[in-house]
Amino acid sequence: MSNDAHNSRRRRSTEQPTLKEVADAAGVSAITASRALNRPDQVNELTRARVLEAVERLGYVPNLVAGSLASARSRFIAVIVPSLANSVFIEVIQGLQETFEAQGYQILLGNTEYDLEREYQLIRTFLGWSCSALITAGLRHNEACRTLLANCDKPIMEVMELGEARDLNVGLDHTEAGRCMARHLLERGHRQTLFIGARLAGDYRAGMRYEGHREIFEQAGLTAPLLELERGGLDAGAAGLERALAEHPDIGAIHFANDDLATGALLHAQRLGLAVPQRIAIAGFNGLPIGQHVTPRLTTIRSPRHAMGELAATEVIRRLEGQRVLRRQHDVGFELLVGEST
Amino acid sequence: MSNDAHNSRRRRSTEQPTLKEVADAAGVSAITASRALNRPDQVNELTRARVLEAVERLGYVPNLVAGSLASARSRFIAVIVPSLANSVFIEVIQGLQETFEAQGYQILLGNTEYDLEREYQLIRTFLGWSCSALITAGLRHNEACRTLLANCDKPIMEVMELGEARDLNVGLDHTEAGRCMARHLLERGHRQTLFIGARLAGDYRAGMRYEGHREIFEQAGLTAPLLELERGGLDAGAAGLERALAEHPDIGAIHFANDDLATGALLHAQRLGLAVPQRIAIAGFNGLPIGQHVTPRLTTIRSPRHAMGELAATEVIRRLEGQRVLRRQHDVGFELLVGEST
DNA sequence: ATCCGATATGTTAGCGCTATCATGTTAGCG
DNA sequence: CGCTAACATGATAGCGCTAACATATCGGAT
Repeated sequence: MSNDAHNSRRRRSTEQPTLKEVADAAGVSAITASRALNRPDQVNELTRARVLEAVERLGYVPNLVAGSLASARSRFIAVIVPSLANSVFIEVIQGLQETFEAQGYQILLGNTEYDLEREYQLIRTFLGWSCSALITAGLRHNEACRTLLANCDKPIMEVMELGEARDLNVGLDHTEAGRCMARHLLERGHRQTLFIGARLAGDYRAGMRYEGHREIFEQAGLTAPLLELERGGLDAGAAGLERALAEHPDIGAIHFANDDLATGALLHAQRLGLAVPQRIAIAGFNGLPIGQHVTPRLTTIRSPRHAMGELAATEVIRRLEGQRVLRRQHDVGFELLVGEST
Repeated sequence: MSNDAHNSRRRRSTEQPTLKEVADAAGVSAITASRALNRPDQVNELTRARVLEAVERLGYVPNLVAGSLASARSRFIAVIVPSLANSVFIEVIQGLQETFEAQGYQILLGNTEYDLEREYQLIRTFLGWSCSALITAGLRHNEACRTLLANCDKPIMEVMELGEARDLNVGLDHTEAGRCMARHLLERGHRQTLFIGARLAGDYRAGMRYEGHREIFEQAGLTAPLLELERGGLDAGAAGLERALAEHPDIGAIHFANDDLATGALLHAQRLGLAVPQRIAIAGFNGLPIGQHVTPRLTTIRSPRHAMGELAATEVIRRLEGQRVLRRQHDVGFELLVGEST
């Protein structure tokens, strides 16, 4: 009852073969098998072949959890976005994913739903997975989160907007984008304009664009009223147009916070028989394909979202591989697309 | 030189406090601290409070890698999709994510880019992370992948389409959806129709819809030609319309494989001054919002993508928590949305 | 007084892998 | 022919946590 007690403690988790078993099958030690798989150039070619053969034969799947614990490194990259419903973030994620996956990193995706407390919890969890780097959409975090990030020695990349980043930063200047569109509207002779956004507390970057917009109009001695909607999307854009016409009957142009709203409004204007841009001009932001397929084409601002993800990933990888990053901060810029809707 | 040799082996990975340190600070053993965090009801309330206080004070972040290794369980759910560019998968992922995140599971997202070999590699990697369950979009896998899945005792959920699943299955019948739209077109009096899809080798579900479409038309003694495009998207839809008119001048209706193509074609028809549906009828698939905002509204088939994700996640969670799944297979169905485009 | 089960906590031994140091073994050189 | 550097492999000791078993305490039933 006592001399095989140590045996009763056994708790092999699965029936999966372990590295030790592969090593035995190949007639080498565990560490050699490990090297054959992870540092092929440190092992004799024939030995490696024997190990790989054993791996194949036994159907060995490396236990990455154990490997990460032993090496205190995982190839996880934490990516935290405020929403998946917005195609803008999806495109950035795509750019990140392609680049990271090609280098053998795995993305851990977190969705805060615009909740900063949730962001804190996600970051804690991801740090618990000893991720190699952290990428967050945006520069705004709560107190707890900032503390966590400050005490963290991993690369931290903040994307989407430009500003005082903790570490690395790839984005664009949203205030300037707002100014850019406002100047365009002024040039086109629009004096009575309205900015329409949705849930600006969460989508504070849209709020920044509004600030830019307002700045330009106020400099021109004009007012820049704001209409905030409860929801986003095409329906909301249509509803926003109706509210705008009802509440601001003299308005000549609407600067929407994004192309979804703008496209919804534009298509609704067609249904209502309102001439765009003669009766009402419409502008958006993002440069989504749909905006360039409607008639009249939507005037909007295109941001290089996919490229933003790629660039962010590339810089993080440079840092992780010990190379110098090219720049701590990258302004990816934006492009005014002038359609016929203004 | 020899009696502190054991000390030189030290290799604390980070400066992060460990559970042991938290336990010491709280005056309990490591296991009690572990229980205080993971099984609160097994620990005296006062003890737990002391542990939590120590956690807070030291800024302890649990090492989930170590926890997973020790318990041979991670709260990872592997989710494998063929593309992120397609909003359809995004919506399913959203449904999955909301449901899993609420239960404390973390999604590991893999993107195969329609490459089955890549799918195999991803599944291997995810198994290496001892994920709790595997969710794949689709029922088609390569040989190696099927072997891996067959030898895997974790819940496996195959989503999107209905068929002979290995384990769990939530989806809809794409062939039937193709038939449904074909019947609708016939009812509307369209005899000369064309099916247009993009990259059908990858998007084989669109191929299944075409099969359903063809079946109905051939039963009616009509032909059902197919036009395959190199790319998807709005542009491709517009180009597809032009090709259809050039190559099949007598065609009266086009059944597009999805709403992106269909909407691109519909908006292009407007630009060309072609009356929809009088000159050419247009139908799609997916039921995207944009299709319901154009004039005429697009006739399409709506699939409950978000609900599909939720349901799949719910069933997997039931399985993981030892409850009986409600059904091994769920047909989430679809809904014909009749717009004015047909 | 004794035994029992419920509750609370502790001791020990891993989970499967890799960092670190140690040990051969061979080639290259004066 | 010995010495060194480069290469190849191995033994050992963890990484930080939790499963499994062990122990202690206590109120209540016997």
